Amino acid sequence: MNSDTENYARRGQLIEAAKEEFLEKGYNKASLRSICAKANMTTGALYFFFKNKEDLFDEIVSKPLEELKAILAEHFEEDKEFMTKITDISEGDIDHSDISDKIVDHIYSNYDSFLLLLSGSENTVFENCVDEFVDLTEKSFIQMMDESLKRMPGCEIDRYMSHWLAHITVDAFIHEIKHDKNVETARVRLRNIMNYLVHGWVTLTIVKK
Amino acid sequence: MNSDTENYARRGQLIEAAKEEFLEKGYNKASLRSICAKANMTTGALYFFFKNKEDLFDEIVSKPLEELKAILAEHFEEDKEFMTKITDISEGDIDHSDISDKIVDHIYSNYDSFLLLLSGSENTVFENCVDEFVDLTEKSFIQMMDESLKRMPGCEIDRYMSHWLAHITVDAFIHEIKHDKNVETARVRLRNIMNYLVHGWVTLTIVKK
Amino acid sequence: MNSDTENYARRGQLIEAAKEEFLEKGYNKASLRSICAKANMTTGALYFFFKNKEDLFDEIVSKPLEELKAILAEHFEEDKEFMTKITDISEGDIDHSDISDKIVDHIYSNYDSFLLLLSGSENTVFENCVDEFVDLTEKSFIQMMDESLKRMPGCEIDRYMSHWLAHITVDAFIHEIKHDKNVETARVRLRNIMNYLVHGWVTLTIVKK
Amino acid sequence: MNSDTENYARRGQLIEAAKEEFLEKGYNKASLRSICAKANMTTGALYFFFKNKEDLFDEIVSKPLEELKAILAEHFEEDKEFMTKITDISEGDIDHSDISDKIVDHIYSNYDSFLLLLSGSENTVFENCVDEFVDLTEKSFIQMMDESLKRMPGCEIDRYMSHWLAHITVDAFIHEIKHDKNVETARVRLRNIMNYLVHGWVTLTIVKK
DNA sequence: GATGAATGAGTGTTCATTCAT
DNA sequence: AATGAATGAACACTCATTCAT
Repeated sequence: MNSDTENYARRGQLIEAAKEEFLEKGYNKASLRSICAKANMTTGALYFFFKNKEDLFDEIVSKPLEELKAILAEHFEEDKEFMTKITDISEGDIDHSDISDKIVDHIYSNYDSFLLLLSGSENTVFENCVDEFVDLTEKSFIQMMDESLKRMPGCEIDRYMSHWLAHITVDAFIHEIKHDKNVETARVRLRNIMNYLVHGWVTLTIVKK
Repeated sequence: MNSDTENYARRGQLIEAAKEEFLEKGYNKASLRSICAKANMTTGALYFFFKNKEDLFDEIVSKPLEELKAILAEHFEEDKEFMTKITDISEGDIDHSDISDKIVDHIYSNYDSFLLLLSGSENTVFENCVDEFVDLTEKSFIQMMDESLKRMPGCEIDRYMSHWLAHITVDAFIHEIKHDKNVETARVRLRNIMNYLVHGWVTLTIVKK
Repeated sequence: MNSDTENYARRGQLIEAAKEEFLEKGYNKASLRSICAKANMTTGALYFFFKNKEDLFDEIVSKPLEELKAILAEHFEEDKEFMTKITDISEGDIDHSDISDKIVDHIYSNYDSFLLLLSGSENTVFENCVDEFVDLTEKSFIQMMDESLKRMPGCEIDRYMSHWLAHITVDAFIHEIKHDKNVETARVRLRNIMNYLVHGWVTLTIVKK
Repeated sequence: MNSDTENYARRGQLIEAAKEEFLEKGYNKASLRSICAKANMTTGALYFFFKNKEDLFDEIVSKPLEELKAILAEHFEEDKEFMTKITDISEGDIDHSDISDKIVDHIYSNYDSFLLLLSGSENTVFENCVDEFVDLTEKSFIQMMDESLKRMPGCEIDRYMSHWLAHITVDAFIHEIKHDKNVETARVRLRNIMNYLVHGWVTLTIVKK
């Protein structure tokens, strides 16, 4: 028990040191030597706790990332169900405040991890994680529109625009996290931005065939 | 003449090889040895043509970048003059098609250079070049609004939103270049997007004090 | 214990190899590759024990040098106190045998280090260490003469000559170390030389204004 | 004729540029590229005028050095003849002013060359040229004393001391050239120093068997 | 569990020299 | 007589990773 606790503590030191180093230098330029030194550990010790450099990075960013994915998946599922119940998209304007707040809260609860993911994950399996969110967002949108499009003959979705708007949507969160550390401010701003983007979804993505 | 052509060719080979390597791996991870090998040259030869790694990168991206800056500077100057002549912003809606096309054309004429600048310039003097364009764009916008704001007492500009919109504006071009190699398509799309963004400038950035 | 001894031994091998290489080629031309090869080590291993090339050099010469400085500082302090007690410089001729012996003993106890310092420290922080000793020596002399000069109106010190004599004094030790490995012989010779130099201090450095 | 003159001029430019570079960086660290650039020449051109790096260095220092050797050789020859004519060394005190002045004048007429020889000739065939002068000086002294020693039974020369004094003698010139650019001052100082050194020759080098 | 020593391939850069033209 | 392009080995230094202890 005692040694378990100790190990846990040492592992934690390593993770904290790694966060610091990765945030400062990015994945590529971060030095394991330097991380171990910061954590008052030898280089060899690191390899007891983690498989390699990427595994250490993974440890920091993986869980918060998966959780965010789960939050989104759940939301998209709800949206899907919602869409089957309504008959017209303009009828009940979708309120994004709820999901927007949830995302903001989660990101800001794992501030360092997401900053790392967004700015320092080059040469990592996570380097394209933003793209994944963009894809998820776009798919969700398209799925939501499909029902409505049935009632709009002669119209289709411009995939470039839907992709760009998904990109902008995700990017708004990234921009926020990079420019403001205060979660309250972030919430308000992102609600406004999400509302503005709704216009985009309607005016830019739905085009005549 | 013959040897001039040859020299020019070898230098060109080097630049082409460098483009390839830099695009593939980014500035940091690109290896001069690898570049020289691709260009069928020894490492020493590179240093006859270029001062160092950064100079080689510079050779690829610097000129197109400076030209783009010049195009923007000229445009912003025209905008400034234009604003002094009109009395109301809504009166003559600004047409962005012209500048948008110019930018697109220039970027697509130097496709690789801009791709490099945007994706692989970390640890280079160019690593913040996007920020520079965002700043330029925002300044230009604020300058354009200043006159109108005088006739809108009780209103001011939300600097976060103006910054974000400038960011989105610049990002739209970046997104385009990364997703589509066809200049014609790019022109059309960006005109549409620019028009959509005008709404943003008005609805998001002008707020009550 | 065993591994401690081994580690110590490997570090020692490196230092010995470095001494050899530095003595043979000087700091600049010495090759770390060559040093590591001599010590049956890879180049990377060196960087476990030492920060860089200069740190390795430092390890060899720094301690003996600092110790010599301390010996001199102590001696000069004693001289200073001594001078305040006597009334005439010719009255009690200063005996340099003691300090001369101390210096010789210290240098010969760290023979290689001083040889290195004197002949192979170009491009090192130590490259001007001889000048430092010359300055120290000259300052000490001038300080010693100041009291006597008060009783010799119309006289002053010729700074060029005092500097040259300080230079010769220091140089005598250097010359000795470079030409004779036997400490006993060195002691006797340097006593004689120091005595001869005393004449110089009196006849060359004190001049009429 | 014309092209000969041109070549001569280009060669001269190269030598001047080389002097500058060698003086600044020493032989080892001097870069032929840099020298050629200073002389507005291509690297290849240098190899038309000079065999290699050392040959270029040679060109700068060799002639003045040989001339100095000739001056000394002549002087030592005169001394030798002089010694055979006198019966006692104390009888006619040797006046060193003449030779000292000659040496000083020659050195100061080729200031840069000698500075180079003394400070920047490491890794050159000239790196030990000082030793040669010391040897010459010592030999000359011993030769001068031999006659006198015949009349001083039981006495011999202490070779260490004679060597050291020769070293000091030569070093006095070196010290002077490094510390003073004015030839007049140099002349006066070196006469004084030479006189002081005569004492050394007598008191330190002649010892009882 | 953890150490610390060691690896070995890798980095950008410099250099005197060569040689076809 | 001179160019300028090219060589290729050398340099100090860094790194993630390994492994006997």
